[in-house]
Amino acid sequence: MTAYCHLTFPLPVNQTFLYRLPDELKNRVRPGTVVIAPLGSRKIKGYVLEVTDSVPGSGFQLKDVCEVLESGPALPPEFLNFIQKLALRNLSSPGLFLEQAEGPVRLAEIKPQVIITSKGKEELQSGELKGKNRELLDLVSQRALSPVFLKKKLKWRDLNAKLKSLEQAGLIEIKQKARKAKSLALPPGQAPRQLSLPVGFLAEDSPVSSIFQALQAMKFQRFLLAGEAQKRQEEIFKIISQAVDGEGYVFILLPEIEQTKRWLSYASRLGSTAVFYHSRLSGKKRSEAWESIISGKSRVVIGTRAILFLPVKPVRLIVVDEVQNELYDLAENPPFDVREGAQIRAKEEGAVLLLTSSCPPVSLYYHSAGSGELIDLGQTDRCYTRQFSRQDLSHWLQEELKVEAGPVLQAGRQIFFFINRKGYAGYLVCPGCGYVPRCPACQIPLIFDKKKGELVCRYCGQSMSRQETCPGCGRQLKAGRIKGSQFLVERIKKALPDLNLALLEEGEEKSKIEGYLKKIKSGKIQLVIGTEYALPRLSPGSFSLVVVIEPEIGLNLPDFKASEQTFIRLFKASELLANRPSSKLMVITSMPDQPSIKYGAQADYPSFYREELEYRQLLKYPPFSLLVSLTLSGHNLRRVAGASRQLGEELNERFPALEIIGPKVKPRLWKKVQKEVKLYLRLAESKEFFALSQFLEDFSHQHSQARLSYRILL
DNA sequence: AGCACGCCGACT
DNA sequence: GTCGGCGTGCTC
Repeated sequence: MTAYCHLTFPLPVNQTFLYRLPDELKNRVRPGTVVIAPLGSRKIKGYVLEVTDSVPGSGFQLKDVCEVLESGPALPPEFLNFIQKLALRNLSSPGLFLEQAEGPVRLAEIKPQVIITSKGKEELQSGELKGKNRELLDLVSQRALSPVFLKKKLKWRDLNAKLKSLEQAGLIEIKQKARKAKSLALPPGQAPRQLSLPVGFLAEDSPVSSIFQALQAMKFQRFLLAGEAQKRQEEIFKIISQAVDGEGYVFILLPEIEQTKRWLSYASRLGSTAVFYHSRLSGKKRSEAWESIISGKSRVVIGTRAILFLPVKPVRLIVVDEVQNELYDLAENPPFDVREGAQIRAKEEGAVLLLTSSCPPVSLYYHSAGSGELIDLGQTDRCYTRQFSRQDLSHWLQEELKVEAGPVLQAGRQIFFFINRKGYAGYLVCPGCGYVPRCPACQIPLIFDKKKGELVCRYCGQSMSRQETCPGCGRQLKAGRIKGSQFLVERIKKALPDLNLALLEEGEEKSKIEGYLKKIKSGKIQLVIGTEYALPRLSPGSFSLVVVIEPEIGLNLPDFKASEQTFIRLFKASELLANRPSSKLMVITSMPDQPSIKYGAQADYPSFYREELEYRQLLKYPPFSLLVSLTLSGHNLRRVAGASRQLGEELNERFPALEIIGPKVKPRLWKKVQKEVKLYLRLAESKEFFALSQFLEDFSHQHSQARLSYRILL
């Protein structure tokens, strides 16, 4: 009987393709097997999703699978289901996700090579060839080269056409040269399952006892564990001891590799049962970790999103740590939200999903409290001193800096300056009412370019001529300088010349940062200036003075979560303070009464939550409505815009109750070539959502020219 | 994504 | 007339 298989490719094409399986390959192919198959005019890597012996009647001329690249054990069905659900949810191809599940096994590749023929050599020597053809033949005359290399070297857009015509003329040959790579043999069959964990005494009234019960029930259940990092880790450790009894896996997901450092001591308590896994592990270490996990020797895996794609089973517990961190929201290749991915996987595996945070997203906290999924460990009392200053920053640096910093430095303690903006930038402001010109599209304050005399939006890149007067009160607008990190460095150096200071922000060299961090730890650097980038890199509780500079600038973003983000930043900055009365949190702000700033400085989550919830209810933001953001992207702006117009129209027609905000074009987001159109939808009822997601799926199938993705905003 | 095919302007 | 640039749509 002839066998067939459905393949998915690691391409942005969300459909499967049916192939015939030659008899000699039949026995080597299972769901998850990596194969080479002809697609159009090329031969590329694909993944088997399903093997069948019957074909639905179709008009296709079926092609044969060429080659089997790797056929280890079949992927667990739970894992394949997870991949397919994740792909479906993100309107993208399962192949793109399966590519991430490959692990460190280096697969054979088919590499095309361009080879000169004897006829080609003759013509080259006779000097008959000119221009581009000659240039190309010259390059290939020495040794065979790949088209990819030629494309980089020559930068011709029409390289493929050229190659084709030269091949037809018989001057070159394009050979598909298969290069077999060493395959990493996986230990087959049963692996050692011994495990000795220091299982602690589990009190009945433990705050996490409901999680123990859920683990025992072996079915999907979600929890939110709120509380300070250290307390949380202790509870998680107890839960892990419980979860890893027989043969289950535990995944601990962190938002970024940087955060793995904070888990080192916990991991060492688990011995070889625990292992770190993330993309920065290089060759050998990665293979070792992979092998240890697949064989079952290590079953507590700590690291980043890469963990979600480990094809192991059964997974008993998935912890998403610091769930509020927006780094979990991945924008590219393929875009998906790690938190959502973790939930999909946990559901497929019948695992417990444990979201943890010291300052959870307000909507998440609300929903969790309502459904009994919340475990709040409470807050530790903060006894450091807080102080707000409404003074102008320059003025403060001139007058107050020495007064505040002097005693701290003298005591041999350290200072941290937290600033939200890099470098220098100018802006315009009305001295009367505080009006600031904003971008009409993005609603954020415009940056004033003094040299050009223009106002520029740093978000969308649009520029416009400067306004002279305030539209509100008619006063002359004044040019100010946004005091970014550079400004701060200069002023502080001027005021305190004998100080060792470090600037920690994105874009600095890795080695330089590492050097700084060492010196900060040893106390050689007394003052640190940092942006958000610095927060996860500094040790909590290590500073005696933290100065937060103008946290309110984040509130200008056109985002209903701006206030929550501002609160989180302040909260995180305050965690760097040693918690004692002699420590001080100084906030330089014009809005000390803004809830996110007031409560952020006190690290008071309950109060912030209460006020923020009230505000959200008033404006019908989540959790009191369902907000969905839609993004259409592609290289061709006309196509993207066309698709968005059609999307808007169809949404209007199909969902009359839906509130559509936008569309908004982002002309040139940083250096991206991709053009993007965004719109937001507000649903009053969450039950409408199912129909909406169904509709979006259909729409994306019909419009392959513009890629569609959507996020549910919590 | 990457490739072919097909339609237009500018060159020997 | 053809070459080669770009827009469009398909790949089992």
